[in-house]
Amino acid sequence: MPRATTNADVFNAVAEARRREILSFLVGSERCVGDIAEALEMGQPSVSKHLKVLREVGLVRARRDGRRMLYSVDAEAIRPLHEWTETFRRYWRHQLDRIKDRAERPDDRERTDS
Amino acid sequence: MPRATTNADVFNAVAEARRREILSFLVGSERCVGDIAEALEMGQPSVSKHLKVLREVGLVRARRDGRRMLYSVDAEAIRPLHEWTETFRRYWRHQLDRIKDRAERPDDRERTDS
DNA sequence: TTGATATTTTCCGATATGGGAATATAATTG
DNA sequence: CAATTATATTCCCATATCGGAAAATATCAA
Repeated sequence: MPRATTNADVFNAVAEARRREILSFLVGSERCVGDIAEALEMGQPSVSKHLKVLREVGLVRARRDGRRMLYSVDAEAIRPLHEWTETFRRYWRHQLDRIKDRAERPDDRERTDS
Repeated sequence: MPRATTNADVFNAVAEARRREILSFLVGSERCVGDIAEALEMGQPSVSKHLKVLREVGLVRARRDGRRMLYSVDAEAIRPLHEWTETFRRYWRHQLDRIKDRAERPDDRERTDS
């Protein structure tokens, strides 16, 4: 048996750096395939295929607008991932202490940019 | 080229369901390879290889104890993942505000399932 | 050293994957 | 309908990956 799960779940969908780029580019707005391809410098078929994967796991939504398809993030689908990481949070939390309190405030949140 | 980055980063390491199982099993305690293999019903070489991947991205630490190797989670390494999901957090919070609108209809979201 | 136990590594086969090129489909316009 | 634009899908190839079996290490004990 090869790769056990394939990318049929959010974890796998997000494992691909290109797909994370697409999600980041998409967040908060609706974009068509061509704009994504241009902005991220990917081939159009490649973008289409990535979007398909993202759509299959519910990370993006698609809506037709004339000849174009407009894609947007369905952030709700990221929650399972977030919650999975939360499981481990208390184990790193002692190193953060106060930061956690500020973390709830959007303006002075720490930046990691990784 | 297949998966662009290979599993040289946390996202890829965690994309594998087996590795997530290992991390969950490991959280908060130290376990040797054999115990992991037995508890999760995996082949022992398979576990070793997964642990290697996890170790290479810093998700686990290894310590020798006699003939055994004891593995433990380094939760700190999960933070990048956590923080990445945080980027999207306000968008699902935003959606939560509206969830009551859809509350009556369990599923009116488009499904593509192709 | 020899033997037993624990783990890692190597080799292998089956399969999944991403990207590009080409092709197909869809929607709009004339 | 034909032409154009925007996306999706198919085909092909190179490569990564998982798992199992077998072999290689490592550690301890007698």
